[in-house]
This record gives sequence, C-alpha cells and structure tokens, in this order.
Amino acid sequence: MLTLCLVDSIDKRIMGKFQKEDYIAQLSIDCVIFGYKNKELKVLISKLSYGDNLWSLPGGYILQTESIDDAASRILRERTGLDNIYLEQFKAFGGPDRIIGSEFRDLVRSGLREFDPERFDEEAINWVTSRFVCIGYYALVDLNKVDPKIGEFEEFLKWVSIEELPKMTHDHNAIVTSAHKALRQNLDEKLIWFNLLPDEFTMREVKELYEAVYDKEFPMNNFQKKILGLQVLERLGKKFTGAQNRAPYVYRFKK
Amino acid sequence: MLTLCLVDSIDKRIMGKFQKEDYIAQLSIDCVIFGYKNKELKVLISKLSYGDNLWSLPGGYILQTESIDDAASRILRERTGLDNIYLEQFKAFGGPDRIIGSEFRDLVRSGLREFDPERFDEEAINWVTSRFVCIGYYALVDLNKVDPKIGEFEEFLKWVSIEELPKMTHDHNAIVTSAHKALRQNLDEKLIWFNLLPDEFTMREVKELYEAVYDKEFPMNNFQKKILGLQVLERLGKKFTGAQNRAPYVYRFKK
DNA sequence: TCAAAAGTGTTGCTAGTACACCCATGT
DNA sequence: ACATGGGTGTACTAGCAACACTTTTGA
Repeated sequence: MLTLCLVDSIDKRIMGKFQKEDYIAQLSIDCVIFGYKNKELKVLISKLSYGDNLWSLPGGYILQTESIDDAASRILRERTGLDNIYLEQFKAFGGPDRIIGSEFRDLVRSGLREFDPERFDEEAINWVTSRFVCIGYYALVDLNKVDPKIGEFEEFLKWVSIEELPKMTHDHNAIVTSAHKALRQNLDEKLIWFNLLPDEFTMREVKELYEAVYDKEFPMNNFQKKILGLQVLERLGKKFTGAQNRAPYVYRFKK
Repeated sequence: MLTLCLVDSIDKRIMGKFQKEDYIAQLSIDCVIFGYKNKELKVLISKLSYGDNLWSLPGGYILQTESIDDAASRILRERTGLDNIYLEQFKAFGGPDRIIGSEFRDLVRSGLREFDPERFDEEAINWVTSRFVCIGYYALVDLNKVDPKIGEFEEFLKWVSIEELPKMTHDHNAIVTSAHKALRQNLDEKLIWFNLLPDEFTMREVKELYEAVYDKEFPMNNFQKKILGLQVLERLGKKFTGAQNRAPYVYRFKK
C-alpha cells in the first residue's frame, strides 16, 4: 500500500505535513474492489504517478481512532464515493519482504521526495517505505455508480478484467487471487448484498455474472431454479428488447 | 495481547530492556490453541500474574524480520514446545478500543511497572498498553503432547472447556467464538492435518471429537461411512478393551 | 446365552444435473 | 410461419439421513 491521504484529508494534504502520528505504523488496508461489466469481472487498480509502469491496489492506513472495518469503509468511500457497500475482510498478508515493491523501493523513495518535499520529510518517507502488514478487504460495487477518485501519487484508476491484471507492487496480484477465491465461496449467500448488478436485471445477467466469477458455464434452466430457490429475488415486469424472442422477466432483490 | 517475550527470547529478558524496536508496534498475534480431552473441546488460556482474575489468550508480537505466519508458528512453539502444527489464520480484529482491557488498563500499567522497572520503562509500558490490532490464528494440538510454558506476566496456563471459558481481556472471548466458527467450516478437509487425536484412535473417538466441535450428535453408522469415504484413514488392528462388546478397529491417518 | 456396542446393509428423501419440451416475440 | 431465446416440467443420479439388521466380545 502506498497512497496516503485521500479525499477527506485533502485539507491536511494542502495544509502541511503528512501526519503519520494519526495512523498505525506498518499496517495498511488494501481493497480489492470488484465490479462487473461486459460479462467480465473487473478490479479497480491504480496506476502510480511515478515509475515506468507501476500498478497497485487502492488502499490506505488505519487511523488511531477508527476500527479496521471503519478504515476499510472509509478508504472505499474515498475512492469510489460509495457508502453502505458489501465489504468483507478476507485475509491478512505479512511477509517480511512486504516493503513497497522491494525492487522499486528506491524508485518510490525518490518519487516521494520529488513529489512534495515539504510534506514528506525523510521520516515520513521511511514510514511509508518500511515493512508493512496489510489486511485485505474486498468490495462489490456497481461499476456504473463509481466515479473513481485518485489518491496521492496516483496517475489514474482503472477497471481491469481480472484475467488481464498487470504485475502490481508488493504481493498485490496474490491478494487479488486470494480475494477472488474468497468471493467464490458461498456466493449464493452473499448475493443479496451484492452491488455488482444494476438495480433491475434479468436472470441471464445473473447467470453471466456467476459465469464471470466462477469462469464456467451454468445451464440456464437449472440456474434459474437454483437462484429462485434462494428466495431473494422478486419478479417485476418483462423486458422488451426488440429482439425476436420471448421477453425475459426483470428481477430485483427483495428488500 | 499482553505477554511479551517468550522462551527463545529469555536471554533478552534476562539481559535487559524489552527491545520494542525488534517488533511491529500496535500489531499482535493471538492464538486460539484447541485441544481435545474427555469428549470436550478445550482452549489453552493463561491466567495473568496480576489483577484479581485476569485471563487472556496466549499471544505475542511480530518480529520485523519474520512473516506473520512464522510469528504465529514461533509463538505456538514457544508456548507448547510443538512444531509442525496445523495453524490457520482466521481473522484480524481491530476495534479502536482494543487497548489492553480498557477497564484494566491502569491495573496492567501498574502491574508492568512493579514487574520489572529496569526492563519496562514508561516508554515500553506505553508501547504495550497502546491500541492494538491483532491477527487471530487457531491451532489444533494433541493435548497430551503439550507442556505449556508460561510467558511473562503469566501465572499459569490452563486447558479450559470451550463451554466454560472465563471472561478474558480485550475481545478474546469473541476471538475464540470466531475461531470456533472457522474450525467448524470444512472440518473434513482439514481432518488429516489435525493433531487433536492421538496417533491411533477408534472411529468412536473421531465421532466424539466431531460431536465436541459441532456440539451435536452424529449417528455412528452414517458417520463411519462419511469418514471412511474421505479416504484419509487406514485401518490397523482391533482394540480389545476388555469390554463385553465387539472390539472396534483402530485407525490412523494415511501418510 | 445375553448385554453392549461395533459394523454393515437397505430404503427413502432431497438437491443437483441432464434432457426434452412449450411459450412469447418480432421479422 | 419461423427462428430465437425465455421459461418450465420430467427423469435420472449422487449424497445424505433414518432404520433395521448381523457380528463380535466378555461376563
């Protein structure tokens, strides 16, 4: 985890030094933010503003005054603008070499120095580039409702198919793999909490989402029975697309 | 988590100050060490050497040079003398009030001062009694092979039935509940890694272990079929107990 | 021969899968 | 009418639970 302060700490960012005392040292939260579009499961990742081609998961630090769950919610809110999102802690990562990109460490340090010498003195740079343990959370969001906001040292954020992720800093690729595995477990039970789909959707869309998550085909008829059996959907009207076939029903999650 | 240094750091303990620089601050590992005896699932907990009736989970801190998994293994080894034990990280806990026993904080601080003023100066006391995030691991051990070793500030360690745990410091009771829940998930798949049973055992003993873990009865016939279906046991001879009934088979885990 | 408990066999239920079929829609 | 895909019904299978039964052991 690299990026430091975010939207709600912009005042501090503008006003002065990075207040490392506000945060727990050597402990970060990394978020695997899942979205879904074009039949693909996507992850929101950030391109760092220095280095040739450095990518990373969005993350942040934990304030002394907040719980780790609150920190994860805050970080997610700061990046996506979204609140009340399904968020699950799935694992902590703590190899002794979890230092900002081992091979990139010097690059990062010089990048930080150039970024804002006023704000990042040597002490702060040491803080940021020390060995970190991170707690991984994953979130499920409606990609269309997200207006990604960059953090410090980030050039831009991007939705990338989980199949086509670039090499990222730290062990972030392994973290995504681990999040993906956690997501696959008991998807049915979590379904109602998911925000991956728009408010109203067809059964085919649910099926395609499952296919993206599990990377395998589900026969429509049995899938329909299974999902309806969960008793979490309510059937609304029909959706007339203009296609020359029977109009599918539209569903939404029961409240 | 409170107890600090353990067996392999006895030299340091004797020689001088608690070297807080060696550890990650505000981050601890707590171990829920499960054992099994007399048809009861038990947890190893420690009675603290100050306070009227303070109990806690054994735990420790993470060296700057080791991974969190290694730290957990080390802590387990220091306390139980056991190596190569099934150990699973199940969750991180990080409420903002996870300060050594909120209500007991002053008690702990004065206890530390009296314990060894040379070793624990004010700075070290502040370090130990600051807000902590902890990563929970659970282990499964053969209770008979364990020779529990106390850590600092501990009066003794004790195996207590999971049903009869006393109120512990921090949120340690909630941590045990969470570990118990994690243990119940996919017990079958982990079975072969378990050290809860002696090297050789009968099917009845496996059944009683399951009953202790899940707190419900399993009919013997179906249970037998299920466990044998896992293909992880090999049948040895028979066990003649002298009871006036058919002698049960003895099993062990396949290697 | 009997009580106690180990071990096996048989039946029935349920959840999931595979297959077949009918229905609505726009050309 | 017909192609296209939506939706439903039926048969088959595997896994699990409930019940009944036989076998072994030592008194």
